[in-house]
Amino acid sequence: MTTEEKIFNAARTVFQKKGFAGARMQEIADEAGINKAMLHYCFKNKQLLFEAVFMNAFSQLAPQINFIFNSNDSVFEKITKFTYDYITFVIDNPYLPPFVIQEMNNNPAFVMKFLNHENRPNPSVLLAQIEKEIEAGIIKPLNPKQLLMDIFSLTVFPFAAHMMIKGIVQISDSEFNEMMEERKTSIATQIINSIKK
Amino acid sequence: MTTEEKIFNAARTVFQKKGFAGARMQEIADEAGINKAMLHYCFKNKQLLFEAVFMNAFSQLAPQINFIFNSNDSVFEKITKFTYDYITFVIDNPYLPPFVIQEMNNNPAFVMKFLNHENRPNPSVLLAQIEKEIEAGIIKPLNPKQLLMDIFSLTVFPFAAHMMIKGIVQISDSEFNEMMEERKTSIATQIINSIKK
DNA sequence: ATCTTCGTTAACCAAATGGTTAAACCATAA
DNA sequence: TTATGGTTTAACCATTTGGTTAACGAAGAT
Repeated sequence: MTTEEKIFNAARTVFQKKGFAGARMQEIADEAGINKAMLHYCFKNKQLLFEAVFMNAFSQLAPQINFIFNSNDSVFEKITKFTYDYITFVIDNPYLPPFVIQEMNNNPAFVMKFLNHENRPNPSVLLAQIEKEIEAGIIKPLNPKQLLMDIFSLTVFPFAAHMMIKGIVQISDSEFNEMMEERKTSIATQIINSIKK
Repeated sequence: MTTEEKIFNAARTVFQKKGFAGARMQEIADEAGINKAMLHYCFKNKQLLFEAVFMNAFSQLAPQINFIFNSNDSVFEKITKFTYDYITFVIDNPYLPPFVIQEMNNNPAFVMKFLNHENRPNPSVLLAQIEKEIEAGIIKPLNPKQLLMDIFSLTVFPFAAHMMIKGIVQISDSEFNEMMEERKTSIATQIINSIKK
């Protein structure tokens, strides 16, 4: 593993645990097991190091989002595959959703920066497809964007608000993981059931 | 408005915009229009000032959560009232969900602190009620905690991930608000539809 | 062999930041 | 009038923090 990779991994760990403002360059250096000056040698400054980590995190999430948007499946199939694949992925990377959501909320200027990014998810194809299937009588009349919001909400929220849910609903880590396993399939069933004509 | 109130309001504004780590005592003082020393005179230190703000924020959210948990309504009525009341409240306080979720994720030790708090939401009543209505054949067999998660997800997530959704789904503030207005009633209909026998 | 470049470090620096202090201010009661 | 108590401020302080500098060493290049 190159030094740059060591730094990047350490930065990812620290940023995802503490956020941009809470992260300390020294802590990242310690985590990477190198001198603090190396951070600046490799990544110039805190902002650029953070952007590298954030963009990478978002780039990991984006493909799964774009998959649902742009394949040739039916809407029902897309929902089924997306929820399954997304939850599977996020179980292995549970820190990603809170991190991305937090920093996007805290850094509105930052949001703009990657709306032009190549990996930017673009839902227009799926939204049009939903409207078509509504007209075809496959799906009940509804606002396609609301459906999109429902899919994201049911899929991502438990991970985004992990600590809050653990605190309120009082579930252990193992029970949480069991529930997420169940949601891999149950969410799609539930959504499709409620929108099919 | 007393000085303490001025400080508290300013602290709420700054903490909710920047989070604990990103907030600066000087910025809070400026926002309150008073000298920085007053912060420490009134609230001792940053941590205590933050805890005051956080507890207040959570105390505002908790009653609505507890309402659904402990009233005498049927599960369907509870869901209907909760989603409507909660979204209504959060439209007027859209900064609360991201703030609470973010700080609970960042401060796991802090979570413990108010799990003993009097205002702590306790879902045991509702969870038992859901099980009873399942046995009574009113609700399809399901894991009550999953249902709770669905309700929270569909209600809170759009606010928690406001910026992310705005960026991905590409909606304006006014369209977002219109959609939230619609969700006040549509979420309950949808959930009830998918769980009623 | 020596020069150059890249990776790496210890030591250092200026600015920012949370927090303190001592004095001034001001209402009110003796 | 003046003593008294809480309130408020300007100035200050210690530490932390992001960032810089100069030197060092290894590996190729000349």
